[in-house]
Amino acid sequence: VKHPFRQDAMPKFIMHLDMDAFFAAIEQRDNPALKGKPVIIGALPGGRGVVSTASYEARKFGVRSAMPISEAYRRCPDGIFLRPNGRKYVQASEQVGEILKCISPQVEMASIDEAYIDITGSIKLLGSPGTIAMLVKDRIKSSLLLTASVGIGPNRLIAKIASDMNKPDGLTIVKESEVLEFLSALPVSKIPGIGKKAEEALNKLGIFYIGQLRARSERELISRFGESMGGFLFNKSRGISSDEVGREDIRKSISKERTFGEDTQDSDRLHRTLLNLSSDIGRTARKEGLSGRTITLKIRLEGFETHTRSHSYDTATDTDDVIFQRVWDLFSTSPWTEKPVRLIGVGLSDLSNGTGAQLSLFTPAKTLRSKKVHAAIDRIKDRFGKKAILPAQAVEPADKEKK
DNA sequence: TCTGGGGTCCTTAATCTA
DNA sequence: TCTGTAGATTAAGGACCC
Repeated sequence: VKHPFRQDAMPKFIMHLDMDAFFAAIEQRDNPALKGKPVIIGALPGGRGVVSTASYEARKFGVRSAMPISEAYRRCPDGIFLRPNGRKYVQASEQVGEILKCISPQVEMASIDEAYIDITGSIKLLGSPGTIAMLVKDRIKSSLLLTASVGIGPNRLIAKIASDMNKPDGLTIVKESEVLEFLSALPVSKIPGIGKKAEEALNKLGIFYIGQLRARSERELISRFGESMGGFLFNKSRGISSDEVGREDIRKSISKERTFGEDTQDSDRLHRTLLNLSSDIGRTARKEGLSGRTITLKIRLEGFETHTRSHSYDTATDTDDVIFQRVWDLFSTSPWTEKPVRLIGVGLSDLSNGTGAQLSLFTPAKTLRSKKVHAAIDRIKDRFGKKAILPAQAVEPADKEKK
C-alpha cells in the first residue's frame, strides 16, 4: 500500500530531542543558588547583545531568545544575567549524544541542544516508541540532571514540530495516520523555515494555519513564492519531509565577527580587529585541515546598515597573513572606510581540503590531452563530490604541458 | 525593542563557458 | 566556424536557525 511519505518503504520512527532551556538549565544545575530563579544567558545588561537562553522562570517575564538584552533587563530587572560558558555546554551536549548512541546508532546532532534519532530498528529490542522516549528522557534526567522534550513521527518535520508541543519535559508522538490532522490547526510559523517574513507574506493571502496552506494548489504557491519556496510550502503542509538521519554535513564556510561596544571610526582599531579575526579564521581552518579561496568582508555601520564585499582568488589559503592581506584589500577599497562602524567580520568560503591546488585551474577541453585531464577530474568529482580538490601532482603535468 | 555570533540556503543579476 | 543557449560561477543581499 502506498502512503504519502515514502513510496518504496515502510514508515520509519524518527525521534527529535530538544533539550529544555539548555544553557540556563546547565547553569541552574551547577549552581543551586540559581534554581527556581529567572536566569538569562547572553549579553550582560548595559552592553550590546541579545538573549541566548532564558530559564523558564525568566520566560514568565516575557524574556525570549534573540531579544535585545536591554529589553530583557526592562522586563526582568531582578533576573540573573550570565555570559555563556561554551565549553561546559559542548561537554553536556556530547554526553547527551553518548546516551542517544546507546539507543540507536543513527544519531544526528542537529545543533548543540537538539538531535534526531532513527529508532525504527530499536523497537524490537527496546520496546514501543513511547517506551524508548521515556528511557531516553530518564537517562538524561538521572545521569545529567537535565530535562529534554521529545517528539516522534514518521519523518524529521513531524518529529521536530512534535518535540515543541509539550515543552518542557514533554513527549508527543504522532502516528502516520494522524499527521494531517496534527498539522492542520497549527500556525504556519510552526514549520521550520517559516520565519517572520514568510509568515507575514502567507497571512496577507489569508493563510494562517497549515490546514489553510494545504488547501492552496501547488501551482498557486509556486507562482507566488517561486519554485523552491512554493514546493517547500506545498510539501510541508502535507507533512512531507526527509526521514534520513545521520548525514554528517561538511562545513561550507568559516566566519568570525566582532560588534564594538560603541561605533568606531578608529582605523587602527579596525586594522587590529581584522588582524585578530583573520588569525582566528586561519587557526580554525588549519585545525580542521581546510583552506578557502573566497574571502568576505562584512561591515555593519551606524543604524544597522550591513554590507558585504567578497572576492574569489584562484588559490586557496589557510594562512593568517594571506587571509588578512586579502580582507584588508577588500576593506581599503570599500566605500565605507570613513563611516562609524558597528561590526566588522571576516569570512572564508569555497573551502577545500588541505592547501592543494584548486579545480578552478582546469585547462580548457580543447585538446585530447586536456580531455583526458577532464575525464580524470570527473572521476575525482564523482568519487569525492564536486568540491573535491585535485592533488597537486595530478594538476602539474597538465599545467606544464599547457605552457 | 534596537537588534550577538556562527552558520546554511535562497534569490537575483551579471558574466563566463561548455 | 558561427551562433545561440543552458548552465556554472561570482557577487551582494536577505531570511532563517540555534
